[in-house]
Amino acid sequence: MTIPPKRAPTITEVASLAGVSRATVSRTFSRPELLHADTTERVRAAAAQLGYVPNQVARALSTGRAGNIALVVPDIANPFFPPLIRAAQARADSEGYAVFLGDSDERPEREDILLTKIAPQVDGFILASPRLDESRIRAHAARRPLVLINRDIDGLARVLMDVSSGIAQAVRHLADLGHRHIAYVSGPPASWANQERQSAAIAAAREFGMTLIAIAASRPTYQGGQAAATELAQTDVTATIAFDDLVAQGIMAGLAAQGLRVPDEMSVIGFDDVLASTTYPPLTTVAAHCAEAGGQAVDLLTAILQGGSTPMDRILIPTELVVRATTTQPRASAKRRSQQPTFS
Amino acid sequence: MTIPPKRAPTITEVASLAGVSRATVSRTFSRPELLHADTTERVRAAAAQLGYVPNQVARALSTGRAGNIALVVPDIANPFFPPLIRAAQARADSEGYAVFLGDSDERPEREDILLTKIAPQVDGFILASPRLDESRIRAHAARRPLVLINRDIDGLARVLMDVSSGIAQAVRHLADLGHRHIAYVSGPPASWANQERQSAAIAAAREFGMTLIAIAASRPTYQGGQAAATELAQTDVTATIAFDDLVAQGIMAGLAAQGLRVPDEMSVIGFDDVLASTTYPPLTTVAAHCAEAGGQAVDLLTAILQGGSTPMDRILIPTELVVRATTTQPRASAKRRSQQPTFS
DNA sequence: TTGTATGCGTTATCAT
DNA sequence: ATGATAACGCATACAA
Repeated sequence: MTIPPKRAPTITEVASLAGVSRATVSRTFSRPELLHADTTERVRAAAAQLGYVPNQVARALSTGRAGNIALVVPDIANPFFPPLIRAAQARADSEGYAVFLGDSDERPEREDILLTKIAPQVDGFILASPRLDESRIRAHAARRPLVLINRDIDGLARVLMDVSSGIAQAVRHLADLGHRHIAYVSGPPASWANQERQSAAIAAAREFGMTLIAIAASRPTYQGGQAAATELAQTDVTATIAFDDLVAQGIMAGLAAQGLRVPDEMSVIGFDDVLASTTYPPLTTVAAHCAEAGGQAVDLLTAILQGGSTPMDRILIPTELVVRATTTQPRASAKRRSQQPTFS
Repeated sequence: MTIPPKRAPTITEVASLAGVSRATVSRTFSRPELLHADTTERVRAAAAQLGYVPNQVARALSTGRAGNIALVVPDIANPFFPPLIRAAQARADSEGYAVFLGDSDERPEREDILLTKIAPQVDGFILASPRLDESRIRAHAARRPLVLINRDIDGLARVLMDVSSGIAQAVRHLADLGHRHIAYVSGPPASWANQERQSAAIAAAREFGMTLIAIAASRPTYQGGQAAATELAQTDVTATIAFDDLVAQGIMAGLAAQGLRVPDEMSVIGFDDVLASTTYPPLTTVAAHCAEAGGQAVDLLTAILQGGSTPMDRILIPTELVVRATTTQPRASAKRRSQQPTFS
């Protein structure tokens, strides 16, 4: 039952079958414009007959270009990343690159090892939300072209979510609805994304003369959101902006478990827009266009790889509010009291 | 601002620095047991000083072993796959393999192209829920060791979910609660998984003397489930088994939109257990252990790669019911009528 | 235990 | 427009 893996035909066999030199076969697949049309056709026929496909490994060794790129994410299971990966993958494919995927499991040292291990096999890296410290990232960037997603390191190519625009829209939306006291349920303190979102929320709340309290989700997960909901229920806020959609979903569940209805008794806004409308009620959220971030990162990387230099080393992707069904006017009577530290 | 990518040090430079031959350096990293301890230590020191890392590409060309495996999935964004990918990735990593990820976008021909393109760069393939036709899969299997997940092709190594056990438990659970009329909301007709689940549900329903109707979700998505819910509401079934969790979630939303409460007016059971308890109420579902499938597939593949033959070419992963909060006894009065074709 | 020499499949340089 | 040949970086028979 064991199938003997057949050896792939080589350039030499194609050459002899087509009656040409190996160089000609090589050129047929890499620079056909240098060859007579008849010749390439004959070679292609021979190749097809043998089932020949250029060996990417040998090609890589010879040219120094691997034709691969590496994409490293902290956690594939986080719904933020699959659309990003998907878009990156599709984009890379159409540019002729295959992609190595690495999951660092949120561990900086795994990230480091992964990168050094696959470095020779790829032409460049894309690091999405890297947990690695700046000096190590710079070290890797010195060896291979590298593009960051959601991490802002000066001098390195990066694709960033412009959170402030979306957060400002979200806060304005709440202000327009009549909310005066709102909460931000935060994510990982060390996360660039969280810092950006929180300070943007604080700034926007101040601008609209609202009161904003910060509540920490123990972890940026559904469970974390659930836990935060009990804390939330003891305040007098009428609306909540969550670190991301997952946390928002957890908050909604936690609120429901306490008999608080969304949006009537609490408006909830998420971030990322990765759950689409798979929540009930459909979640009002800030769309982060993570798929586009993945695509842009690949574009940027391939531009660097081909051009040799960075055409633009800081791409900002706008975010914007998507209003669905988890936000509405606050109830006339706020029946809960506040004890939390207050910003603004 | 453009950083000149530094060239990686080669085996030759390490050799001269350590005062040994290139072969000795090579052995230091591949077969150190052949060398004197002092020697390897000296070589390692030199390597560390230069920042030398064996070039995997050159190694692959020389040995024929790439140290990579390919994992191809139809859609990364489908929540069934991320845990599987994650586990496969982790397992592969600990076995010393890096992983190429391919997303076929549900298109058979993309799958085919992906496979032929990266074939020379990998030692073996894992195809998760492939959409490709059997003859093409066999063709690829003839070139490289290949492991299937959720596809049952005779003679090929495969990891399968044993759906019948889980479905039987689900149906029995419903029977125990007192349900007599249930529905199966199906997934893609061409999917092996769907066929398995549907026929298992029909068989189990017959065994317990229940009436089962089949309703087709237009697509195996949240939206598909929502649409199916309206159809569902017009029947007299008191419980539904969905093709997967996503469809179940959609059904719940669709039911809610029509004022039908889950589980009081309709029990719902999902499949896969990938949404954990991120639904509200938490979803009763059949756990498919997709992470384990990913890990087992890698184990199987590496076993084949190292042993040369297949130790076991058909691994069955049991599934089992996880009871959460979307199932309960049917309401005493069934107020809706049925018009659907009936099995059993 | 270590060194020497050759090959892996392809591309690139230099001829023709 | 095409052919001959030397790299690319490493592993491995074979020799010592």
